Amino acid sequence: MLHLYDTATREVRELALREPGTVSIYLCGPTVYGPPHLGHGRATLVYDVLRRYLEWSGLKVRLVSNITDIDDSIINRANRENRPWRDITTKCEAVWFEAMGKINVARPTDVPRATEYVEQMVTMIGQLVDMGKAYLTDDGVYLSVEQVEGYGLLVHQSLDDMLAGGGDRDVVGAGNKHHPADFVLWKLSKPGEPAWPSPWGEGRPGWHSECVVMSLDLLGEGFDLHCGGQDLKFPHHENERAQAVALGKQFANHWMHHGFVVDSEGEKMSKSLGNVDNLLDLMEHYDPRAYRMLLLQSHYRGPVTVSQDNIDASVKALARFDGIARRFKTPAAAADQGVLGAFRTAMDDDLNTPAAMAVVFDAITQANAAADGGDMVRAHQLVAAVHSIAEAVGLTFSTEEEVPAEAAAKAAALDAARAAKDFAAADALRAELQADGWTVETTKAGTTLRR
RNA sequence: GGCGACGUGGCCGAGUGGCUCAGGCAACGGCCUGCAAAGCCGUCCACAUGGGUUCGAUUCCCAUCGUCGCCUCCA
Repeated sequence: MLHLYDTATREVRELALREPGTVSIYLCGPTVYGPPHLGHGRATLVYDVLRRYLEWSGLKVRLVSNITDIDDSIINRANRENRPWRDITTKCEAVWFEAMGKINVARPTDVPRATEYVEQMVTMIGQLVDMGKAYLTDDGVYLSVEQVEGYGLLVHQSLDDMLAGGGDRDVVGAGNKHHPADFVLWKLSKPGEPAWPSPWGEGRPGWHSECVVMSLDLLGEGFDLHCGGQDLKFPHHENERAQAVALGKQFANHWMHHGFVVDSEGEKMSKSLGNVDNLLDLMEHYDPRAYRMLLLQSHYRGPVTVSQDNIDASVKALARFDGIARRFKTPAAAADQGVLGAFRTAMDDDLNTPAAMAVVFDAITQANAAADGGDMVRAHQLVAAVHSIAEAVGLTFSTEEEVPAEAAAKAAALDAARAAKDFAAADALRAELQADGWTVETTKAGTTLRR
C-alpha cells in the first residue's frame, strides 16, 4: 500500500483509507484569472500521476479539485480591463482545461466552483459566528484562531512564534481583528464588486472558506488526503483546517505538499517575480509529454528547475522510451511481474517516481537486449510491463509520425539508392532529410523517419 | 527573529553505515551498419567543508559555509 509523507506528522506513513478500496482526495484548484503557469502544471501533473497510479492499483479514486472563481485577483483584473468578472472566469476556466488536456491530466472526478457554494459557505460561517468562534467587524467576518485547538499544526509553529516572525509586515485588517492571525471568512463588498447576500451584509467568501466547505460537502468528514503546493500549507490549508476544527469536524487524515518550480537561479517561480512562462507556451514549443517526464524524474517534494537543458534531456529520454513502442508494436505477452513489483515498491515509497522511472528504463534496456539476443518472449514480457507502467503514470507513446509526401518520397529514393549501392546519393538524401529536422533510420527493412 | 528543506559525478537526479556506490542526458571506446541512426556492451565522472561516533560514513551526530522556502497574493 502507498506510503506518503504527511506534512502534519512529518513522517512517511501509510495512506489510510477511510473506506477500503476507495480513496478520497481534495486538491486545491486554480484561481481562474490568468493562464496556467508552470507551477500549476506541476501541481496537476503530480496529482494526476498519484491518481492514475492509485487507479492502476485497482482503487477507486474520488478526486475533487475546485475552481476558485471568486477572488480579489479576478476582481482586480476585471476592473483593470473594464470587463465583467464572469467573462474572465469562464474564459480562464476553458483555457485551464484546454491546457490540462494537452498535458494529459485527467479531469478530476468533481470540479466544484466557489460560486456554486456561496450559500453553503454562508451557512457554515453563520455556525461559526453562532458558536462564538467567528466575529463581525466593519469589513467582514473573521475566525478567531485562538479558539482553534492546535492552530499551526501544518506549519509546526506556535501562534506566538508566527507573530514574532512577522517583522515589518502590515497585518491585513489589523484595525479590525481581535488577533493578528485571525483571517477573513466573509468580506463585505464595496459598491460595484461581486456580492452575495448574507446575514452580515452583501459580500463574498474568503478563499479559505471555499475549500473547506467544498471538500467536506463532496468528500465528507475525515477524507483521506488533502494536497497542494507547499505554499498552500500556510495560511490556506492551516486555515481550512482551522475552520473544520472550530466546527468540531474531522478534516483531512493526511496532508501532501509538493515542491516548487524554480528558475535557473533556484528561486521560486512566482507570479510576482514576473519570470513565468505559461504552460501553454511550453506545450507549444516542446513535446507535451516532456514536462511530465521531467517531473517523473524528480521527486515531488523537491524543487524542480524547468530549464532548456532539463526539458531537452526529457525530450531525449522520451525518444528512448518511444523506441520500444516502435520496435515492439503490440506486446503479446503477460507483463513481467518482477518489473511491476519493483515499480510498485518505488511508488509506494512516498511516490518515488525517479526510482520508478529507473525501473522503466532498466526494463527498456533489458527488453532491447533480449530482442537483440533473439529472446522475443522475454522482450515482450518486459515491454508489456513498460506499457502497463506508462499507463500508471500517464505517459503515452508516440509512434507513428505523419510524414509529408515530400519527405516520404525522399525516403523512398534513399532506399532505392541504397539498393543500387549508390551510397553517395543515399547519403545526400539523408543529409537533406536530417537538415529538415528528421531523425533518419535506414535499416534492412527500409528507411523510417521521425521528428 | 521563528519554522522548514537542501547541498551527490559535465548536467539532471534517486539512494545507501561496508556488499554490485540507481536511472536519464552528454562524452568516449567497441559490436552492429556500405557509412550513419537506432539498439546492445563497456569506459569516464560523486557524495559542500571541518570535526565526532564507528572496525568502517557519502549515509548517523555536531559545527561551519552556502542555497532555497514559509511566517496572512501564490501550485
